[in-house]
Parts: sequence; C-alpha cells; structure tokens
Amino acid sequence: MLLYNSLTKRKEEFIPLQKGKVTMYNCGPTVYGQPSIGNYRSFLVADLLKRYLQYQGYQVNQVMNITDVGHLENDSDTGEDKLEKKARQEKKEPLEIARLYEESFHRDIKKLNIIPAEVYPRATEHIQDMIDLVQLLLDKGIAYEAGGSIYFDLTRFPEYGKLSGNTLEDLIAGKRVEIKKEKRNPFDFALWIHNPDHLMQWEAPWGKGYPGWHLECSVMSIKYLGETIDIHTGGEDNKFPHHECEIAQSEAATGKQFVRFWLHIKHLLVNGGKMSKSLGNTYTIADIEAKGFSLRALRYFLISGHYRQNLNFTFDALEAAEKALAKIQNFLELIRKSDNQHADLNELIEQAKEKFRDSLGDDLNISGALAAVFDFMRKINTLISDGKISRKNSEEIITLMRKFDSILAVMDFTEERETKGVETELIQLLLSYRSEFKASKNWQMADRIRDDLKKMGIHLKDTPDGTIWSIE
RNA sequence: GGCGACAUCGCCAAGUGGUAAGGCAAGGGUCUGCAAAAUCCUUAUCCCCGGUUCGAAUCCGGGUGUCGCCUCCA
Repeated sequence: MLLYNSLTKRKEEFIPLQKGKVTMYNCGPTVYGQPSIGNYRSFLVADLLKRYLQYQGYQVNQVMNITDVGHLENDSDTGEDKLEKKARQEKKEPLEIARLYEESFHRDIKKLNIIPAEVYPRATEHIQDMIDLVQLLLDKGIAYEAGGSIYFDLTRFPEYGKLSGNTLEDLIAGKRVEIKKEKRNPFDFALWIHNPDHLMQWEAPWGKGYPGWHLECSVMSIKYLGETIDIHTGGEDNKFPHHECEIAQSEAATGKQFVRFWLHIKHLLVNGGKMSKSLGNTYTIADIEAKGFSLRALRYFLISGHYRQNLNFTFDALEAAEKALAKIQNFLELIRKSDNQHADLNELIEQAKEKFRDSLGDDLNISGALAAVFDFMRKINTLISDGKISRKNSEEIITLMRKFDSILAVMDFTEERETKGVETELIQLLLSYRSEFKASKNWQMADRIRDDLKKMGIHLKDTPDGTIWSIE
C-alpha cells in the first residue's frame, strides 16, 4: 500500500521491515481528563490503518502509550490543573485519578469499535527504562547535566529537524526561543527535569526529578517493538517538538533509524475553527452520547474524512452520518429478505471489492472506499427492485458487506428477527393479522397496527417480498 | 518573525495534466392502497491574480484566508 510519510513528505510504497508483520506505535492519551473527539479521530485513524493492514493479511503489533506522568503541573489553557484539582477535591492520589481516566478511555475505545492495541504501556511503569536511556545518552556524551536536570545536546545530533523542517538555525532565528541559562544552547531539550514543585518525583542516579515528556515514547517503542519500527502515528501537533525529539533521543542512543513511516493526523475542527477548551467547543464521547447521537455515527463521521485533511465537526455533519448509516442498515434489511431470481453478481462484487481495497491502499483514501460501498448498494438495490436477487445472492452480498465492515466497523448485522423471547412471535402474529387486513383492503386496521407498533419503536416496511420490521 | 499543511456544489468530501466520484440536503418523476424504503433526473469549472502547456482543479509565481507547531507546555 501507499502511505504518505511525513519524514520524506511524499507517498511511498509501504513494505514492512519483517515480511508479513507490521510494528506500529501510536501516541496515546494523557489520562488526566476525558479525551476529546479530536483525540479519538487520531486513534480511529490508527484503527483504520490497523484494520486495513490486517485485511491485507499482515499481522500487526500495535503499542499505544498511556501518559500518566508529567504535564500535570498546570494547564496553561485554562489556568487550572484538572488532575491536581481533582486529586485535592476527591482526596485521591494523582495516580488514582489517572487510573480512572484510563479506564474510561478503554471504555470509549470499546464503544467506538476500536480494536485494542496489543500493549498499552504506562509511562509511570517505565521510569527505570527511561533512566537507562538517559544514562546511555550521558555515557555517550550526548546529554549533559545542568542544575540537576539532564539535557540533550542538540549540537551532537546534526540531523535534528529532518521531520519538521525546523533546523537549529531556524530555531535561533525564530523569535520565541526562550533562553534558559543552565542550558548550553537554548534549543536543547530536557531528558530529565529537576523541579521540587512537581507532583511526581522519582529517584535517579543524578538526583530526584521526573522524565522529560518525549522520553516515554522512545523508550516504550523500543522496548515493545524494537529499535526500528515500521509506523508511528500521532496528531499533527506532535510533529514538533515531540516527534523530532523522539527521533533525536532514539537514534542517538541506538545508532539506528527509529521510525520508517511517520503519519501525522490533521486536527478536527469545530464549526470551521479550532477546537479549544477556552472556546468551550470541545466535545467528549459522553457529550455526543448525551446529545442522543449514536457512537456508530460518530465513528462513521470521524473516519469519513481523509486523515491528512482537517475534518470539520458540526452536528449537521453528525446528523448526515446517522442518515448515511441508516441507508446502509435499510439496505442490509432489504437484502436479508430478498428471495427472487438468481443473478450473477461476481463481476459487480469483484469490482466493488477492488475499488474498496485499492482506495484504502492509496494512503487510506476512505472517501473512495465509501464511494465503492455506496455504488455497490445502489446497483444491488436496482436489481432488488427488478426482482433479481436470490437467497443465495443475498448471502454473497452480506459476505461482501461484512468484509467492508471488517474495516469500517459501523454496520449492524444483528438480525432483528433474533429478538429473544415471545416478542418476536407477538410481532409476527400482528403482522399476520395485518396482512389479512391488507388482503381484505381494510387499510384502517392495517395502518393502525403499523402506527401503534411505530409508537413502540417498531418500524414496518412493506416490500414486494412481504413486510419487514426493525426495532429502533 | 520562523517551520509545515490546506482552500473543490448549501453542508461533508474524492479527484495531482485531458474537459469534476460518493454521502447529506433541495427540486421534479417512478414504484407503493397509504407510509417507509428504493430508484431515475436536475444542481459546481474547482479562493483571487498572473504564468507554463495544444490542454490545469491538478504544474510554477504572487496574493488572500484557514489550520498545526516554534521546547518542557498540554
């Protein structure tokens, strides 16, 4: 498949290092609060990629970090530190709060039909590994100690800037480089931070402190996936300095290429502008649920835009997603009921499958893939109207739709008829009465049954092949 | 001030040199006892200005606008 590599700034043929196996690392959540739906967009892109790679027969080993250390001191966006505040209010340890949010993160992942990563390592459980990496860099003379903190000496890593384009000269030229006197150079970044005011502290050979933000990803990526991995994904905001620094630390330590393909996911916008806490327009999974939207629709919406393009979130767009999904569900219902002439669908199915696969294979072109699905449905619908879809055809079609959904994961294949208990039989009974009324043209009674059932959330649709029903 | 990306129908969104996919919405038909669903038809010359080319949404230059980042900070 082709993937756009941020490192080379062009699409490249993706061939994993090891035949048939892919190693992928995703920048995960900071568990001091509810992730926004914007965060979930980036997790969903990782999921889409993983599902596609699996679809193509690859075995994917995926690691997503849980950031439960650092960045907890204050929240410059709003001037309040949620973790600290919550910890104080609820009289809990910061780690307890982190665990609570971590759990809710896992619940949300499940609700969004995201396939869990193989490993979700926590930063706080890899402090020793981080210390080891810092020590290695100190031993190599690439890092230095100053004022109890350890900094990375960027003059020792000339390749710095190869990902973001920010060269050291540019950084110096840029206005906003802060001078922190203990650093040898203003652009050197911290590997280990000495700060007595920080909530979390660990003992290290060079004194108490806490790890620099970039360290955990380097360490956990190398530990679980190896010194060189195939794919690393993250939001566009992480490109610089986070990922740039990861490259510096990792490659300086191992002497090997850290990541072969960097994928950066564009941000989700809200009403055309940025999503930010100060504007009060960030939404969480819980917010979407509270507004009565299905998370299936949220998933559909969030994956429906290409990952290298800003996606604009509006409730109208979410509404449209619900409707597009309803269209798919109607189709599935109709298919299940079809029992007419047999048609040869081989060509149609092959075409759809090919367009779907090829689109996604081109840097995850989801729009093309969705077009393939909708085109296919329209063609089949026409055949259904012409009475040309048999029982056997419908099985072929469902099989294909399931294949599509193994990547999209937005369809519902449960058969309404499988409603357990006597309800199904009761509904069937009413339907049989209704068809008798219809046969004797007693439209009043027939409509009354339909209307009454509708009030209970049971929708009837009369088709040439009989009446089908679904529960809201 | 620096680095990077984007700008296509009312909305969402494909398309990187040959005359604009798909979804939602809208209008008009068909089917149906009526609904619902489905289906058909209609709706764009691609932010602006120059240039390259037989030919550009697609390449180049200049504007304008939007988004991300610029170091410890989420």
